[in-house]
Amino acid sequence: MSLRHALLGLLAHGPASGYDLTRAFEGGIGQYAWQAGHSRIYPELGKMTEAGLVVVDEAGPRGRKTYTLTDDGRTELRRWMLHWPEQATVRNETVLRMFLVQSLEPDDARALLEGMAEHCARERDALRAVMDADDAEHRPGDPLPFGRLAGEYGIRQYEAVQGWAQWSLERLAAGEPVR
Amino acid sequence: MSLRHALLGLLAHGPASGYDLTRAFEGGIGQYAWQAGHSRIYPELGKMTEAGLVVVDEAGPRGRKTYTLTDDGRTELRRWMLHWPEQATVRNETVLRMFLVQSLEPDDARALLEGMAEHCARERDALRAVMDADDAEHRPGDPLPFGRLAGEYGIRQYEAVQGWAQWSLERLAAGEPVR
DNA sequence: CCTTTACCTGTCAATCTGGACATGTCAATA
DNA sequence: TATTGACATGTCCAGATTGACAGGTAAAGG
Repeated sequence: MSLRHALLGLLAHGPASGYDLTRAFEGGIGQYAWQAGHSRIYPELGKMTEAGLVVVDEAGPRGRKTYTLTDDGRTELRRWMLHWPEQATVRNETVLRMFLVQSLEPDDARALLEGMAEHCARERDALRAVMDADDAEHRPGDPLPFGRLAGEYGIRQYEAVQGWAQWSLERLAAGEPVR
Repeated sequence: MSLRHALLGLLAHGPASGYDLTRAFEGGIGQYAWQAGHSRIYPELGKMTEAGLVVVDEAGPRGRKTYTLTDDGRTELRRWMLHWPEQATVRNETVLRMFLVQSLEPDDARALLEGMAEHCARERDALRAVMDADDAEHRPGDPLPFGRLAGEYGIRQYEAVQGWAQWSLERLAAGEPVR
């Protein structure tokens, strides 16, 4: 049910269409937090309208429908944000590979870990560059591809994984048990 | 299709039953990487048997079926581990909340971030304790609730999120724009 | 011996998801 | 004026996923 809350959260800082929201999921949120395509977003917006969490301003060119958060929607978003469950939904292919490194032969494990460390270093630098560019040319009012907080999280995330991969490589090199 | 690879990976270090695998998902892998219940695991093991990735040793008390990786299974696991796609599947409720902090009123945001920082500190300590206990009383041969590498990742993950939350709180306190 | 507690395997219905299919509009440029 | 590309909304289906339902076995303790 988190797609609903992702949409509520995105709508919290201003009205948007299904199309706008779809593009939002192509950015940071879809890369780090939650993925969704338009084929799931449109039906969900329909259900949310029925549930009274959002309303449609039926206006705009090309049949564009703009959705706005209702008070109920904002309340529900706040409720969800503030009480997190014991066991949160997690599904991450990269972390899954990290957990299964032990299933590889040492040479393969080394290759995988080295690849991961390099990949993280590259992505980290790229993200940093995007954020610095934003800082420079950003005019108040226009939307950021990355929120500041989200970007900072991304950077720390890459650094954590890179650090972990390097630590693991050292363990491997030292011949210590990987299990 | 990652459930399949998770199962292949878990089977890589020795034969196991559907029941064993179900319990494995209740541990670290289910908390940090990928979730699955027995109702999904049993059918998938069936399909994997059909596909020749695993074989069943139909033996054991209480109708227990033990699955063993075939050469094809090991090859497929290696292939999947070593070539990762551009865009990996990601779904993480906690990170989603992190991305949506900006949608809250400052007071609520502060409460959320403080809660997250505390939670991470607690979980980190608990995880460290579990790992130290394992180191102490672990006898070669019996399974670890946490692999060393996985545990280390968990700790670094908690530290990264905690650090991020604290950094965000400082920004918030300084009155800097959160967006 | 009896009862409880794991152990152990499955199915089913409802919902969620991702990719493909389908349709049409507006703006810019060649 | 024709065409392309971005804007914009939707449906459909196969497969994934979850939680509930269902049933049976061995071991251990009282």
